[in-house]
Parts: sequence; structure tokens; C-alpha cells
Amino acid sequence: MNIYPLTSFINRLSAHTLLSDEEHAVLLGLPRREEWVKADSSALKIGELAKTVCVITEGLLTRSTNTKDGRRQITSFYVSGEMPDLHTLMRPRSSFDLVAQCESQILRIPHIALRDAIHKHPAIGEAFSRELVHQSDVTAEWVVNVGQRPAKARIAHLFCEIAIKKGAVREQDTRFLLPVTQAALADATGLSAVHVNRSVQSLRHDKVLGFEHGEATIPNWDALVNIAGFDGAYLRVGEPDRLAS
Amino acid sequence: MNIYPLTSFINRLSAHTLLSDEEHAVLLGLPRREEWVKADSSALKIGELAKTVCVITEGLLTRSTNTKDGRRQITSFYVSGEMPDLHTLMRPRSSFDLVAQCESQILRIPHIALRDAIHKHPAIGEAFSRELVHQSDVTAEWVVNVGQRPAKARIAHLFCEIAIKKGAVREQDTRFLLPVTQAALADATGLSAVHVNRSVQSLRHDKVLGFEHGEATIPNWDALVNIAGFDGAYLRVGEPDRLAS
DNA sequence: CGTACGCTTGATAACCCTCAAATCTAGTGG
DNA sequence: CCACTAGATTTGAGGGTTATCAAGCGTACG
Repeated sequence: MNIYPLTSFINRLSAHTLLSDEEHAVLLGLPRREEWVKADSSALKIGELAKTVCVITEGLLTRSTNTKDGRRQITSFYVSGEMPDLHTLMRPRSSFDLVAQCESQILRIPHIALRDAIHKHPAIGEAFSRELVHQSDVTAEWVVNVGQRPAKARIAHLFCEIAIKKGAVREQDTRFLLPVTQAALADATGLSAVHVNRSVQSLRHDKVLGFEHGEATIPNWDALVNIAGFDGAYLRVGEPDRLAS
Repeated sequence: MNIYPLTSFINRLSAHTLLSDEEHAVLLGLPRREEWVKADSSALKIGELAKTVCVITEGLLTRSTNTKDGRRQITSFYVSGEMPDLHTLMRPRSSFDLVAQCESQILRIPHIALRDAIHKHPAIGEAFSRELVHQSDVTAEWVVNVGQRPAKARIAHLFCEIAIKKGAVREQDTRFLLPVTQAALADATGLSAVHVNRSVQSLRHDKVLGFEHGEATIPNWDALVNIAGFDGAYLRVGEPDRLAS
């Protein structure tokens, strides 16, 4: 448990953008309102006019949109430390739903406070822009995943991405909580729930992925990466873009 | 032909962000290098370190990435007036290929010049951020398209999006150039080229979409929208986000 | 103890893919 | 101008992957 609940989010920014001590302090001092979001309820609805930006401190949220004929597609998973609706700072009218997959804690930071911080510290604005670009890159990779990979690889790829996001990767016996239903995995991968079930079983049988009771286990990371055709470059872990502003 | 080749790109920014006369002037005065990109050759390669940002003045480019087993997914089409690699300003190392679908003209604007303009005029930076968010929204909609819609709807949806981007939509007899091969449509929709062919034929038979020799014709816009399950809200045409900075 | 929800299984069929070859088109060189 | 070639579109056949429908099972919770 962090003393400063914003720390993991600041670490995320620091991973790609060099921030001064003062800028760190400004971020830590941002006004915010703690809020618990119950499972299956939404932190932000499509069409809603956002006045705050969230930071997740606990739990798991998804970004999703519905087609006219009532099908649902999840377009991103957001873990602790991420800002799922940062984009509303530039475009307050939300273009998708943000729903909690389990009881989750978020911090709501007013747009005004962020705008003010950006105004006074351009590097903070730069960090946010970079974060947005990062999220955009991940979304593009999702298009590739859903468009090109067969079911098993598609699911494997998703688990690889989340494992890295959560910083849970080990050579052997990677293990992390992922409190989602198989139906949610189906909505994220563009597969049917039934087929997700069979594919997960098959991956389990191959001894590359376990997924039960909301906990994922990856006995052999390399094997899963191989099945997924996963190349983590798009996540840019540990490759900073520290530019002088 | 525009006297100032940057005009259509500036109009695009003005559609969502209020820019002063001076800011307009700064944008028009941006240093740039004209460049023609031949069909099938790339303006930017994956992994490359970008030092400029492109504005398309003529032609059509695609953003694409390849999976490890050699399959290709197109994740965006870029038409005249768009900045396909704006994100390299924040993250110079490109995460995808940018390839011309036909002989195209681009303007290369040095990163330094843009950084300088942003530094002096925050509203310009805001316009760029908003443009980035816009592109990101479109990409998310692609995930939905590829993940949830059946072949015909998927193709129809793609044509709806491009028609709007090109500002070509009419009630009847919408018509615009789209110099791409059916194989490219396949890579964009996650379908096989053969199946794209049959789907296009079927749409043609339904009299909702013609596509021959790189020219698209849409005899009945509403009918196509209906088949696509298209809701243009994500493109935010004519809905400005003019915020005071 | 009942109910709701998620997971699992089976059967059937739809959708889409792959392979293969034919046709058509546009561009090239003789 | 015509033969040749390469690329794009089209067609056919067959099979694989995935969807849908339906029902059974397990488990957590009131």
C-alpha cells in the first residue's frame, strides 16, 4: 500500500518522461477525490461530459463500446497506476464506457487542476501527451491482435500484455490477479464466450496458461510468448523518450 | 490546388481547436520539405527514429504492422490534410510502417520547428494533442469493427469512415477516389482477399457500394450506413472541443 | 436451500480461409 | 501494334475455425 496513492502513476510517467523534483511534488499534491467503483458499474459513460480524470489505485477497469446491434467490444484493460480517461482532458465528451471489472478504487482529479499543472509545468503536459500516445499504440496493437491472430494466440497475447502491464513477468511461474470473467475475455478478443472457454482449456492443456478464479498463472513465459507471437516492443518497457522540452 | 499546401491540415485543426490569426500564421509559416512518395514505398519504417512529422497533401497512406508470422494488419488510412505520424513528436521511435498506397505528396516538417511553435503557442500544442486523441478514438473504433462486425458490415463501415474523412458524403451518389487494392482492404479488415472480393461483390449486388479501379461509389448513403451499423459520432465531425487553454 | 452466475460440454451450422486456377487489366518491350 | 508479363480481380471447391443454441454442472451467496 502506497503512502501516496499517486506514486505508481507518477512512476509510470517517469518511465518515459524526465520530471524534476518540483514537478513530482506538484503531481503528488494534485487535489483528488477517492472513490470506490463497484464491480460492473461504470466510472464514466459514453457521451458523458467528463470534468475529472481518473487514476486507478486498486482494481481493474475496462474501456468498451457497443455496436448498434448490441454487441460489446472491450478496447482496453486498465490496471492500477493507469489513467484510463486522460484523453477527456482534451475531449471532455467520452467516446466510450469505463467499467470496473471488480470493486476498484479510483482517484478523481479535476480537469482544472491538471490544466493548471500543465500550464505551469510544460513537462507535465509532455508526460501526459506521451502517455496518450502510449495508450494509442497499445490500441493499435489490439487491432492487430483481433484482426490477425487465431483464437489461442489472441488470448495468449492478451495475457502477455497484461502480465507486462502489471509488472508480474517471471521466467517461470508468473502469477497475477485478473478478476474478469471469460465472457469479458470474449468481448476483448472478439470471440464467443464458448470459444474462449475451449481455447483457455487448450492453453491450460498445453501447460502455458492457467486461468481460474480470476487468477492467471503462466508456468513458462517464453512458451506463452511464442504461442502469442508476442513482441512487447509496443509497450516500450524501460525505453524512455526523455526529450528536452 | 491550395496556394498554401498546409491549409487543409490547418482547417482540420481549426475544426476542433480555436486558433488565433497569429497561430494560423505560425502554422502556415512552418518550414517544410515537399516530398513525393512512390506507391508501395514507405514514408516511415517501423523502428525508425523520426526527425520530422508529415502532412499529407496528396494521395493516400496507410499505417500498418506485421505479426511475427508475416501477416499484415493495416490500422489506419490517412487522407490529404492528415498528419499520420504526429505521435513521433512525443515518441520519435516509430511503432509502425507508414506506406503510400499510391504516389503521394507529403510535407515534412522538422520536429524542432513544431516544438518551437508549441512552446511559443500553447494552443497549437493543444490542437496537436486533440488531433492525437482523435486518431486514438478512430483506432479504438477499428478494434470494434474488426472484433465485432461480420465481413460485409466491416467493409461497409470502413467505406463510411473514409467517405466522411474525405468529406465526400452526399445523400445520393457519393463518390470518391480510394486508390487501394482489395488485398489492402483485406489487411485493413482482417479478412482474406478472396472474402473481401466476394463481400464487395455482394455489396455491389445490394446496390449500396461500388468499388472499381480505385473509385468508390455509394449510391445510397443511408443504406450503407445501415448495413455498416455506422455511427459517425466517434469522428466528431463538426463538434468542436474549443476549450480555453 | 434455492437461485444466479459463471464455467463446461455437445451438436450443428455458418462464416470465412486456403488453395488453385482462370480471367482481366495495364504496363513493357520488341 | 502486338506479344508478353505482372498484378489485380474473380471463380470454384473444400475444409477449418469459430459461432450459435442448448443444456448440464459447479459454486458462491442470500
